[in-house]
Amino acid sequence: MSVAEAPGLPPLTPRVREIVSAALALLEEHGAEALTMRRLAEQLGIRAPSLYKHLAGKSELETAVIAVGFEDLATALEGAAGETGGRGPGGGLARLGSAYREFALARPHLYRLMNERPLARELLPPGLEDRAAAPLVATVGGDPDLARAAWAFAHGMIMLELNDRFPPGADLDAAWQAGLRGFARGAIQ
Amino acid sequence: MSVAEAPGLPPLTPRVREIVSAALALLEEHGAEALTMRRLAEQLGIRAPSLYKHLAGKSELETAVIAVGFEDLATALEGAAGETGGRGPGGGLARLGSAYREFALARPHLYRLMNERPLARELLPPGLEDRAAAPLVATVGGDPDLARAAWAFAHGMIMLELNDRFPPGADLDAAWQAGLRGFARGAIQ
DNA sequence: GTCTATACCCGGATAGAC
DNA sequence: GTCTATCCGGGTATAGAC
Repeated sequence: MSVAEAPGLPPLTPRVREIVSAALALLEEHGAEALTMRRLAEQLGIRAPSLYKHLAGKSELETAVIAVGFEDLATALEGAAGETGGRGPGGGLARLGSAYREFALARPHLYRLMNERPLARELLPPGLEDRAAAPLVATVGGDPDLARAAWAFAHGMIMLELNDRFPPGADLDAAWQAGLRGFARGAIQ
Repeated sequence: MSVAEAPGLPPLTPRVREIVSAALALLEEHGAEALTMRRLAEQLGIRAPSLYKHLAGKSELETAVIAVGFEDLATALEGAAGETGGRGPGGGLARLGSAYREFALARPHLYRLMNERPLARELLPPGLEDRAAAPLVATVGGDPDLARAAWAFAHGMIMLELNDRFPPGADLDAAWQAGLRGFARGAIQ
């Protein structure tokens, strides 16, 4: 975990890093409902009011957690985009899609927190959102509309999977392939 | 509004219909957080405990609201699929996508409730989910994987729009077009 | 079928002592 | 920087009188 200092984030003292780290663990293990000031304090062996000596409140805490999420996501996608090889057209996009899906399924509560509310861009480290988006934009050849459509497809697949909204026998790998085929036609290989 | 009688739904007495109707209004006007037993009772001019004479609890109420949502959605999509005309390839899919998007944007809180949790299929009127899905499956030529991919694209676009997750200047109509182009290639026109 | 009263959870946040 | 005590709000649900 690493978080850059930023205007809307709490001052990153060592103790604050511990707190944010504990919050991330709590979120990932037990979901957003479990991320309360009381439970977080309990996890740290202190009382809830003590947290307010380090953080302005819960939303500041959430912003810090979200920033960590975007840094980890950006790193994962950059890694996938950097891989070489792959078999034929769509290879780059398929790898990127797999990396995105794996991130979301491995850390579903974090993924939800990152995407279920408006992004507080002014509070995040500058350039972080662009860093996370860059690999996809490059892979589809720089067309921002196509990149947004591909992102929406991936996000929709993930949310419907996480929410258990597909019918019981659905073949999700096949659906991913069917979707990516369409986007790959507009992409640089 | 009309709800079919079904195993997991409350008995549809006239009074229950009033309650479900009021719950739907509360949800659509003020969001999911506003749909509480207290506020619902207040809307109806009674006290919260009185609701439990009609309904087993809140989740039964939500199931009834969701059933109404799927009936309205199915009706809207059947209407869009039934329209004739349209200009060239992708016309059918584009009309269907527009109808789906319009439903979601017009009734965002209902749309969220319908999609943000596992579908309690066994509690809904039999065949209702299939009825809502049929127009899309038919439009993409009967391929269920392609239909799921197209659904995921639409759902992703809608959720990212509702959650205000696209960057400020994003051209969402252009993104819809870019996405639908890919799916239309596999569709019957 | 409605009421009052109530029990029981949960949450975020503050004041002021140490 | 931590504590205790407390305030405020919210929620689902039940018991028992009318």
